[in-house]
Amino acid sequence: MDVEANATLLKKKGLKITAPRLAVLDIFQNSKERHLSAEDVYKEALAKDGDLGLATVYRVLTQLSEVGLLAATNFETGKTTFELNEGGHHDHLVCLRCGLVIEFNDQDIENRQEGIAKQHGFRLINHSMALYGVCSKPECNDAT
Amino acid sequence: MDVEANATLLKKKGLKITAPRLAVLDIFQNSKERHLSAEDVYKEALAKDGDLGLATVYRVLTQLSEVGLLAATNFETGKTTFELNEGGHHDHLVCLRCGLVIEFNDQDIENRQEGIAKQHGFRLINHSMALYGVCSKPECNDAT
DNA sequence: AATGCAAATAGGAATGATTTGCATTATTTG
DNA sequence: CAAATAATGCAAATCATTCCTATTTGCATT
Repeated sequence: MDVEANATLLKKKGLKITAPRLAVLDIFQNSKERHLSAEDVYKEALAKDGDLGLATVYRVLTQLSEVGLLAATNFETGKTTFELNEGGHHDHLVCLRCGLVIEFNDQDIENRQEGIAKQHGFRLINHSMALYGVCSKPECNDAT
Repeated sequence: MDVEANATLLKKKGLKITAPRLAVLDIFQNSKERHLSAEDVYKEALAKDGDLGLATVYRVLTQLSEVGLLAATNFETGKTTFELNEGGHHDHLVCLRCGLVIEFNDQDIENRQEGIAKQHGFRLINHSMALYGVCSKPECNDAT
């Protein structure tokens, strides 16, 4: 995914093509980590894509989420993280020891959620679900 | 639930019996609202139980959550809310228009969650799930 | 290629939520 | 009831995020 493609992507979403937006997209596409906080993106940007302001990072992340290029998630850390929103919706399974994040999507649960909303007369718009536990790695299972 | 009972409760949990802790428990037990933020509790406390510091409120809320007397939840508001942890676990259905919160508990979903954790070799510790939508009240369904 | 104007940016100050340091005070245990 | 220990209050600190405003940029048009 190169600059050209990202520019096209932005245009298609009705957003102007600006350096910060291209930089942010590029960072997500080339980062080792899939889930990045605003601070993470900011640091990456300073390191490789020249400079841009933290406030701009926040604005760009919000905009890209609004048009569906990114998805925002709130884990229990008190900071919002973002990820590329390619495949489609998914939820998260998080290891409380090492921070490993596994993504999953379970249609049964999604269906039940719709059912619950309907039962209560709600029109469901979105949801957040995160499962917290301890993964199978030995070092995450030491008695400390 | 009177002061005596709350004192016993605290003792059973290994916490010292202090005025702030009793005050916080009392506020949750007698509040009209079930979900309270630290700020909410602080204001209530100033109004009825004499004075205590906001920092203390935060400390007490954290402690009471740790011992299971309260449960913490993070909705999309940027502030943590707490509620009495009596019945057992439940999840939330939230109206994005009026803020109405409905609690529910769905055993099918809980079972699927366990299954998903197992599939990935996780030992599940807890989870958070919130469904966001629009409730059935007419004023929440105006086109604005 | 130059122009205009709305939209976007930088960056610092402001905000709101939560935490921390520390001197003081209260609780518990013997 | 006094010592040891933990809890509190207050103010200052921190952290994530948003706001403000002067300046710059994207881009449709000339």
